[in-house]
Amino acid sequence: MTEPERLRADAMRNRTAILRATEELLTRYHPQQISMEKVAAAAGVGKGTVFHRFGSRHGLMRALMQERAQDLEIAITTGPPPLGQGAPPRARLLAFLTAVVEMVARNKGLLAALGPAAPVTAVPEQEPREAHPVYRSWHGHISHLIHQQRQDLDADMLAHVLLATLHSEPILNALERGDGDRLIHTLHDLVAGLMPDP
Amino acid sequence: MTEPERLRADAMRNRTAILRATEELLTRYHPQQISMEKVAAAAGVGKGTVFHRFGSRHGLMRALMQERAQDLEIAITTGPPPLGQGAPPRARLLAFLTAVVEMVARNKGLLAALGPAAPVTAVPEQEPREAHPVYRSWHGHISHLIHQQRQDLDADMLAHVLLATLHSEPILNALERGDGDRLIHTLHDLVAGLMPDP
DNA sequence: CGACAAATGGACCGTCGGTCCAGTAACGTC
DNA sequence: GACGTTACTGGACCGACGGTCCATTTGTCG
Repeated sequence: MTEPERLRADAMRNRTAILRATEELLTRYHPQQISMEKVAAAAGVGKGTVFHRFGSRHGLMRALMQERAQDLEIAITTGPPPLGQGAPPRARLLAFLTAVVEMVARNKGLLAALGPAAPVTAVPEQEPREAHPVYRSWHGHISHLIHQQRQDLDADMLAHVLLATLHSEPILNALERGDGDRLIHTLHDLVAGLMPDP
Repeated sequence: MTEPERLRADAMRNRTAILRATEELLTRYHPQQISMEKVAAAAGVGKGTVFHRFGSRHGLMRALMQERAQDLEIAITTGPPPLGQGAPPRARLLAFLTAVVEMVARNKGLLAALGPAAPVTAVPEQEPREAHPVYRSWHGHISHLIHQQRQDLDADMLAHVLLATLHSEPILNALERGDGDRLIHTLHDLVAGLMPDP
């Protein structure tokens, strides 16, 4: 979807091997303990291959993230309600938040592995710092839904606040402990307070 | 307050020199570009001194954080309403959130510098991972205030969600751009939806 | 099959967090 | 004020890591 460009057979094989090895390591260790050398070793390739394919540690994590987010992306754009089009904004928002939390809970360390939204360059300025595509997509979706029902709110900021949940260590720990439904319930309470049931 | 134990004169002098140098660097560069060697050089001491005093990079950041949080801590425990005791929970919560956001906005990179709540140890297990004292204090305060007015809500999780705001890169960027009042306004809207004005 | 581009892998580099320890300087005691 | 104890100091040093380089191999296509 983002880079399935024609790849040589061996390159394609190694690409998926690296991706699989990475997610396997991610389920076992904390992201910071996973070095690129370990990834390469686990995938049975050389370190140079990993960097040749993904450019950097951040690039690898981003690729993995995009792969995971693809299903959800499809569900909200072309799938059935309430995730897809057709349901009222409030229901779509609740369904989306639920889906995102479940997705993150299944892929515990991944968000943490992305860490700072963008790699820190050597250039001291560089203020903008674009977030990665998945974040942009999620943020756009949420703020759009909020805006549909409540034009008087700061939908943009509100969407950031709701997504911030997923960058918080204590909350990720809670998810790891299986408290996903508590989080979902809490998010529902928040949304209910803002978007009254029509 | 946490470790002003009797320190030798030179040790005390160097301690504050390191702290000041760190905050000065923090205003200039992104946290990840600030190495411990740079901190030591900027403070005019050797690297060993920094580690002898603070133990690790994380310890240094935590000490700085605690120093910054001290005033706020005093204000909520012994200061006048609405931050201190005396005002209704809703007003205290709004005042507290406003104060925290302003504090974080003033100390842009500090929260980011703390990064993961706890240093990642070599031990693969080690699930709990205690958050640092400042986070615990803030979380306790917020969840207490929520619980006072709404026993039916999951105050614990809700407090985590509200605080998660401050760990989000996009939101920290917004703060850096001076959008602090937008964030405060949004948080107020959220709280207003949950804790109706009596 | 032959040639060309693409992929490969591991040696190599610079940097960083953290450790170590020999030298040094502050403090309590007399 | 001299002295011994103790804590502080600082820079050499270490292991690990992200990332680069490039000589070699391997798939692809006419």
